[in-house]
Amino acid sequence: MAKFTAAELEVIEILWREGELSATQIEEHLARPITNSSIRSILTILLDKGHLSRRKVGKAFLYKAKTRPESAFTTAYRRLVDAFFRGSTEAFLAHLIERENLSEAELLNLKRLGERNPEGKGKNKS
Amino acid sequence: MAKFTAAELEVIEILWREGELSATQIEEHLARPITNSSIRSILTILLDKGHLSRRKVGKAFLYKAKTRPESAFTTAYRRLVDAFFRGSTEAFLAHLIERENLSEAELLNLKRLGERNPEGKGKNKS
DNA sequence: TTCCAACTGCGGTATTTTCCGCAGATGAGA
DNA sequence: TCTCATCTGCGGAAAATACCGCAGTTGGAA
Repeated sequence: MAKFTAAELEVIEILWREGELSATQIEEHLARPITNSSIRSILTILLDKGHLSRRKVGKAFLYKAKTRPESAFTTAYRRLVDAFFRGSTEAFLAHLIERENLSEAELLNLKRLGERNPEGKGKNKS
Repeated sequence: MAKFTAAELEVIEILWREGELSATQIEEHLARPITNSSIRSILTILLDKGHLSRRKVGKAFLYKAKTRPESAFTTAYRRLVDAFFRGSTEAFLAHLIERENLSEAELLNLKRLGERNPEGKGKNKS
């Protein structure tokens, strides 16, 4: 069960997006400013937990996510549905549809979209 | 921005459901066993953060959620969509639809369900 | 009125999270 | 080869989290 703290998520999320980065590169991608030192601490934690792999290139390490976003997503998703919809996916979806004010056409379109592209997740670099 | 830790969420979620409870009553509603003392610590934290109000009835305090579940939901939801779908609600929905393997009929049904009952959340007290 | 279970405030501890600085290693260019 | 900016490992510290026990107060039944 892949569970991340806020800081961990900030970091690994970038790796999901970008693929393979050094601590310094991650620093550049971060929305919020964090010292390089701190980033490396977080990277070490993620490494220890087995969520990352890394390899040395030149004098720097490049880090890469080993844990896939799906796994973390499922955990976070379950938590959300459990907490706010008593575990009912239906209630959750109904709520979202209403919240986003989706028409029938838009809905069916989303469905087709999902079918066409069965990997709509954090990455898409072919 | 209403953000809760795991333990805090466990507690306030019960209050969203049940309305107004004492520490002891919360203890009874908890899935996981936590000492009454610990529950009170969490309640105090939530109180300090302004998420709860309380009033004395008899010798016990009754706690009530001040922060509404919608607010917390929105925060958690945004976090989820941002982290895993780059902020795209569409991508998120498409993914869910596929994940749950919903037919067109089921989808339209969900939409009707949402319209009929425009407060699909944890509570509904007018 | 006395007594007791129930409840509170307070203080405390272990763990996790978040963050940082420093000393030393290292690769690339002068 | 020497220099230096860059990167690392290590250690540590402050804050938040998650828990709990104890001494003392109190409402209400006997």
